[in-house]
Order: sequence, then structure tokens, then C-alpha cells
Amino acid sequence: MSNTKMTIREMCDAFDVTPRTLRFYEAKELIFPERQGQKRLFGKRDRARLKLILRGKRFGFSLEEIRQLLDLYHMDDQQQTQLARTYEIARERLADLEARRDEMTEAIDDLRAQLKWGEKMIASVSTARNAAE
Amino acid sequence: MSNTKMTIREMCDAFDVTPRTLRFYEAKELIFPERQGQKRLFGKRDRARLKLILRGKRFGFSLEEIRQLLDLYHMDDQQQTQLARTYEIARERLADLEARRDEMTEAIDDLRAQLKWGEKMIASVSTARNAAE
DNA sequence: ACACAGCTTGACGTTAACGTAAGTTCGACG
DNA sequence: CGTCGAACTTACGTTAACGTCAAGCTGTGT
Repeated sequence: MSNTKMTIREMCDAFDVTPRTLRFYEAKELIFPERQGQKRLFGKRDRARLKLILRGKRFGFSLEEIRQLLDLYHMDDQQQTQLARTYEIARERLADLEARRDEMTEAIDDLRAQLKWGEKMIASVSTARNAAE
Repeated sequence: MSNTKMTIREMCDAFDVTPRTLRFYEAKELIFPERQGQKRLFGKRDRARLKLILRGKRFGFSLEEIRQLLDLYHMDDQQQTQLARTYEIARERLADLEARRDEMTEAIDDLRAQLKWGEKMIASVSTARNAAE
């Protein structure tokens, strides 16, 4: 299914990014493709991480912030000593996200109100031709 | 009330930005402070716009995108000829915002699920000491 | 008159997130 | 064996969004 390793080009086509971007993310240790000789091979884990990276970018996070978040999603079993601490951080991040979403909802409501005003303007312009107060 | 014009420093203190940032935004035509002689004076409109700018930044919009959005909020009465077109654009932007918010909600749910998994791990680690499958 | 605090305008520096170009390497194919 | 295309490395270029520093104006207190 989605078990097959993908080449860099397949990745680019699938996620609509450039090779440069994938190599850059690897250099920044956001993804860890295997090597078959010279070439990179991207597995399931890398695809999952890339998906999260692109999502994070749409939310306005920096790559460094995204790297932190990725570490929360992909904890390897070594780090269980710091699990509690990690959990703390994750809770904070979650709070951040929720705050942002609420603020975004507010912005949406604002814009929506603005649009209603716009509707009235359009109506008044198309019927008569007076300025509103 | 909030009718008084503010100096650049008052603005900086109020919004936690640097003078450089405000001048930069003016240069990019995001805000339009008056001049009293040499100095800038920021009125109610500029404060409203700055608030939207900072909000937009938290959402991950570029300053150029934000400028477009600001034009939707602050339509001066000249542009009513293009009102319908503006309205179109605003609807698209609104759809963007809603899509982003929904995606963010999804991300929140994901992270929350991850945290529940984390809780279990903490519990199992604190009581016994076996690796989960 | 003088100092000085605060604002101004350049102008150059910096960081993040890639783009782009130049040259190398490697497996497949005629 | 030659070469062709795809992926690789190295390295310099670019854009956005400011930071920082120098040098000059301006009002205000002493």
C-alpha cells in the first residue's frame, strides 16, 4: 500500500515540493530518508513527518518550531526518561494551537461581519446611489 | 478615550513592537501615520490596522498578503466601483481562513490523541517498566 | 546658549527558507 | 563502451522582515 519507499521525485510530485526543499529539510534534521548508495529513499515515517511539516508551515510556524513539534509526535523509546517533561511541552504547544485557533475564529467572525456590511453596500449601490453613515 | 493620537514610543509600548517595525510597515504602506512636523502620530485607524497586521502575522500570512486583507477591512469610499470585485476576494480569503482553522482543529485533535497516548506511557512507566507495542 | 533626550532618515547587516547554477556520480540502455 | 538522465554535492544568490548603526533635526529644561 503506502509501504513502498519513494524516490525524491515521487515525493516531490506527491507533496508538491522541490528536491531542494527535501534536501534542505534533511539538512535541518526534520526528515531522515535512508540511503541506497547515493540516493535517498523516503519511507512512511518521512511522509508522515513531511505532512506535518507542511501543515505547520501553513500555521505560520518556523521550521525550528516545527522540529520541536515533530519531536513530540515521533518520540523514540530512548527518551522515556524525559517523557514527563516532553508531555509538559506538548501540553503547552497544544494550548498555543488552541489559542491560535480561537483567535482565528475571532478573525473569521470579524471578516464575516465586514462582509455583511459589504453586502449592504452592494445592495444600496445597485439600487440607489447614496453613501452610508 | 482611545481617540488620542499616539507617538511612536507609545505605540511600541502598547503593541510590543520596535520603532523600526512601525516605520517599516509605513514604508510598505500598511499604516499611514500623520505627521506633525517631523514626527509621526498614530491615530485610531493605524492602531486598528496594526492590530490586524500582528494578528495576520500570527496566522502565518506575509505582509503582502496582510496588505490585501487590510484593504478589505478599510475600504475608502472611492473604491465602490470595485466593490463587487473586492467582495469576491474577501469571500475567497474568508474561505481560506476557515479552511485553515479547520485544518488547525484537526491538528489539535491529532496532538490531543498523541497526548492521551503519552499519558498511558507515563502511567505504565511510573508503575512498571515494560515497553509498549 | 547648551546639553540632551527622542525622533528622524539613510544605509548596511542579518536570519530563515529556500532558488539556482556548476560540476560529479551512478545505473540503465543502445 | 559511450552517453543519457536522474539524483547528488557544493556553493553562491535571493527575498522577506526586520536589526543596527551613523548622523542630523528638534523641542525642552537649566
